[in-house]
Amino acid sequence: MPQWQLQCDSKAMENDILRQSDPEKLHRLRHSTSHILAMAVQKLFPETKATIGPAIENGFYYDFDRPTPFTPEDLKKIEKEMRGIVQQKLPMVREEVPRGAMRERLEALGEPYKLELFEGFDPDAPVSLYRTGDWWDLCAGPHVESTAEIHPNAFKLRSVAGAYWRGDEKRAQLQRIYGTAWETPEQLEEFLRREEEAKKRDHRKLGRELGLFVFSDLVGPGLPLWTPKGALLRYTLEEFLRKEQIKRGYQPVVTPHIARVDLFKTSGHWFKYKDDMFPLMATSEEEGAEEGFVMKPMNCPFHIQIYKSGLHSYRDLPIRLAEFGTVYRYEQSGELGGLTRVRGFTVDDSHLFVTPEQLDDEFKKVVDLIQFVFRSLQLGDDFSARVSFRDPASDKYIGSDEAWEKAQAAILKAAQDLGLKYFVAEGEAAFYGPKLDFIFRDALGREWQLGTVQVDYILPERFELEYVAEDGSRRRPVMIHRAPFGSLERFIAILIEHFAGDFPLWLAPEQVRILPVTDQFVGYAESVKDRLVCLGVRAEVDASSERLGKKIRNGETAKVPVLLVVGESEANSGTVAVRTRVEGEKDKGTLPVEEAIAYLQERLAKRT
RNA sequence: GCCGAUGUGGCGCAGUGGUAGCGCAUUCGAUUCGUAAUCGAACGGUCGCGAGUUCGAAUCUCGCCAUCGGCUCCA
Repeated sequence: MPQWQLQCDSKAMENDILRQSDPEKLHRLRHSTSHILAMAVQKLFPETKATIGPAIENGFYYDFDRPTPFTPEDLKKIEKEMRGIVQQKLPMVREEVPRGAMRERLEALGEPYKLELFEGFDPDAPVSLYRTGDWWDLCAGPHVESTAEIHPNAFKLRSVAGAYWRGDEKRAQLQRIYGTAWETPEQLEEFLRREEEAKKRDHRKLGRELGLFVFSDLVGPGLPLWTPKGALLRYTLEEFLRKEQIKRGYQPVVTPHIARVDLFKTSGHWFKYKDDMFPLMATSEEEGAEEGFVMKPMNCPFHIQIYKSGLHSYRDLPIRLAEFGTVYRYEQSGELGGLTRVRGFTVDDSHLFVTPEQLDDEFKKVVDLIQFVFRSLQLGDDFSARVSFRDPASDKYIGSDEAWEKAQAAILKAAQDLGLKYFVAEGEAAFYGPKLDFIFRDALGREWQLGTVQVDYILPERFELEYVAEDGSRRRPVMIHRAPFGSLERFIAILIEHFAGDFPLWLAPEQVRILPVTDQFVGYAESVKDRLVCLGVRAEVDASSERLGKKIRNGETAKVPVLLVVGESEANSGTVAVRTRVEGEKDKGTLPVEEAIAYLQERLAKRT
């Protein structure tokens, strides 16, 4: 289990050394450590301007402005300086300062960023600074009372990175130093150890080790190539969802990878999304002409065209068009990474066309499907549900205020009716509508959006969609966009890390490996394999001339869920010796082939 | 896109100015072995790419590409 999941386990929590500290106290400690960092930096590099330095999960950072970046060697020096400061056991003292006096002090200090922050404060609120020795920082606190509370061997500077002032890429780029801080050296050590553990389940590492996918410089960044094993995993997931969707009234469709740019002009994508799309394949030589084809960044306009190809009665609705549609988005180079952020990915997309009256019910059905999918994959409670609304202050959205209000209300109501544990995030909506998103964390603790459901009143408007109502009038349907996996790529990345490569039997590319003790028993092994393959089990025989110990080791490192050892006694009695990766039943002993098959089938049925 | 780091056979690594090395994997040979590594041999790299400095560059400089950690942005 990833570290953050371990921490969620109540039993593990009680004994968890990292959980023994009071969170509020740790937060204060980290914030104070960031002050010590800034103090050390300004002692060593006096020309450096300070900006902000908050506590964050597991540590802290501080952003600085200086002409040259920090080097890894600088970090070592700074860390040493920090230890020195901490060991002086300096009190960290709060001082409230009148606004006028504070402005003067900041001006005298020559800290333009601090001054800018100060000018943005509420004019009626008191302003405070924190003093540590001869150094001080504009800060609301709180802090530890003395640097003596910071253990000199319980913090560590970790990396330096560029960060924009106030998170705005148009403003100055600052140098951010990240650090981690704990109450005791033991906690620091444990944290670093767990981080090493977490790295072992990184899907990029496991993907290579298990041979699931590769990248090629010639193909291009962010364009994964699925190997036979990886593709098998993908197909299994697709097959699972396809079958479930058929049961739930979805209709498969297939649409092309490119379309006239006009399609995306009508949808609005071209105007709002152009920078994220691969460039136009122009069909006109004319300067500035916008004619030709583009790679699709989304599937919805295609499905809409299918809907529009006929006249629909209210009796036909909801219409649910589903496709594993591969889309291409020109993500900025620095944003790419593994399978979680790529430039070509496949959405388990569906667009539902419903009457306004059907919206609530249909929305709930979609969420039910998503929950079914997550449960089937043992993702249980690993996610959080995010209700994503638009940022009222931004103009990046299309559609009327009224349509937005309606859609947002519909989503909120559904989330409440379903009793989902959700949180509302303003500014996280798609540009065409609000969403209910399912957020997962990867092995390194980073958050990713997977499944999503979106209510859309805007595209039906832009494409002038209609259905014939009971009274014969033409009405406008509402659309629901939804994807339980989100994208196959990102979903599989999370799955790999969730299982640490130890997939449940039904998902494993190679489900069973049969290990003949010597090559005399290869024939018997093949006969067992044939029986399994006939039943649809993905089985292989290890016919190499290695010893059994090595074959087992190879099977284990390849994380094959079930190993069947066959030697003289098995061949004579029609049995197999079963070895699994399930904790507590590594060795299931020798079973008749029929019983081994029954065991496999049971696990397949239960998806374990 | 921006800041920083990194780039050596399929994979993991060593090599910091003097003609490129190890382990695993692969191939071949021997071995026929009972629950996490049998022995031996061979094959395999224009050291990411391109310029430059130098008598000489994996090693120094510059440019580009890719990857990683962040920022910004998003399934």
